[in-house]
Amino acid sequence: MPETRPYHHGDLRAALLAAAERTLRDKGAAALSLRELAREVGVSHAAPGRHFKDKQALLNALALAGYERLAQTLDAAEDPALPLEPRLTALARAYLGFAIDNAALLELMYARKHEPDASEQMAAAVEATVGSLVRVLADAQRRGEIIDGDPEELNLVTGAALHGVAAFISAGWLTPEAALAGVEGLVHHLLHGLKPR
Amino acid sequence: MPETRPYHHGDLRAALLAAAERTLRDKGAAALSLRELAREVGVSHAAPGRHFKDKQALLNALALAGYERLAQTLDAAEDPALPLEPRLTALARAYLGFAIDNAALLELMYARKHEPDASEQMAAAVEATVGSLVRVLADAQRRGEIIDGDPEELNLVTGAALHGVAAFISAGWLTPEAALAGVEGLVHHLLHGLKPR
DNA sequence: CCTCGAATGTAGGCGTCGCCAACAATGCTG
DNA sequence: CAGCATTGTTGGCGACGCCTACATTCGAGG
Repeated sequence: MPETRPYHHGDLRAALLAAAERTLRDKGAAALSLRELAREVGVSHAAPGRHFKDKQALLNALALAGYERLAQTLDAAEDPALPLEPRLTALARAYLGFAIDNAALLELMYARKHEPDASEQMAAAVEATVGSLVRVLADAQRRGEIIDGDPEELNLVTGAALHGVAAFISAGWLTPEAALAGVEGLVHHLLHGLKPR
Repeated sequence: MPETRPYHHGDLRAALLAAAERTLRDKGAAALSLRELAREVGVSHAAPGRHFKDKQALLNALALAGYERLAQTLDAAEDPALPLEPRLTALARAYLGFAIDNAALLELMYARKHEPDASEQMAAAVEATVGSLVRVLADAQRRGEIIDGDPEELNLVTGAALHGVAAFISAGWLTPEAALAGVEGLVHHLLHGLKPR
């Protein structure tokens, strides 16, 4: 059987996104081509244009999906019942895990190509992603487990340290194993500081 | 006068790198094209191939130059006479300044495309760049100004936090002004931790 | 149920890109 | 100054993103 497909694919948009995410994982962002995706899915080279106005639009959709998945992952990893340090450690471990398993995707999510419109959806997704960390720190602050400073500043230090490690992994300066092994130390140093006490 | 150039350019390699860095700053990495660079410099579209085996080779050279410039910048900003906190703050400010002024270049430097050969020169350049931070922390440790932990771990926390902030700027989540204004707080929190003391 | 516009997919073409091979001009070294 | 290696030119190949014109299918209003 010639495996003929009906003239209309059915859900080309989703199929393209799925194929794109697979390619992204297997061969990196540079290997992403609309024409190649179309071939993989079995449609003509111009078909993707019906669902994504241009390549950047597809990348944006990919990034958006990434944020949503990351937000879910982080949310699931965060247990409000835990004391601050293990709670934060779990969150950190989840973020680094995502960064390891989705290096190219994460890089794409951080590529500031979509500032012009800000796209709203994207902003909301980012917000939701950051939410887990914000919640953990806000709770801790409310409970007096951490100092009483500008929450923005605390979020920044913590988030920056986390993402910095993720970037180092992605850059190849740090093996995934080393990063995961160092999570506890990382969180500990963040909470207790580098100065002797 | 037709401004004729001798058949041989003289220093095409350097001219290409300079043009590339300009384009990188003005229009971003995506706008980098060997043919366009050749046009800007006034040579034929295949001439760059004599100096860079392929596009990636040019990007590598660009990244290498970036590391060297960054290392110099950091080294100049680091004054061993200062006490730890201001010394680290100055270093952080210098790094963020570089990240702000060379966002696209920094992104390129962190793109792990050149792992295969590791290129040696590149590794050395990275080493030199990280050197400033390592030195500051090692000195502080020797003087008893910070705790006595695995230096690698301390370098990681500090470097990650720094680079994380740089990434946030690059992603547009943080304005350069806000980042620079927050440097002191950042370093303070790193040194003193988030827990009350 | 039929019709007709909207949505979706196809075919082909344009300009650009990276890379390659063949050739020309130049510089350098013996 | 002869001959070879270096550097630049020309032209071409295949792939890409994007565009336009056209074909097929779907679905809503008569």
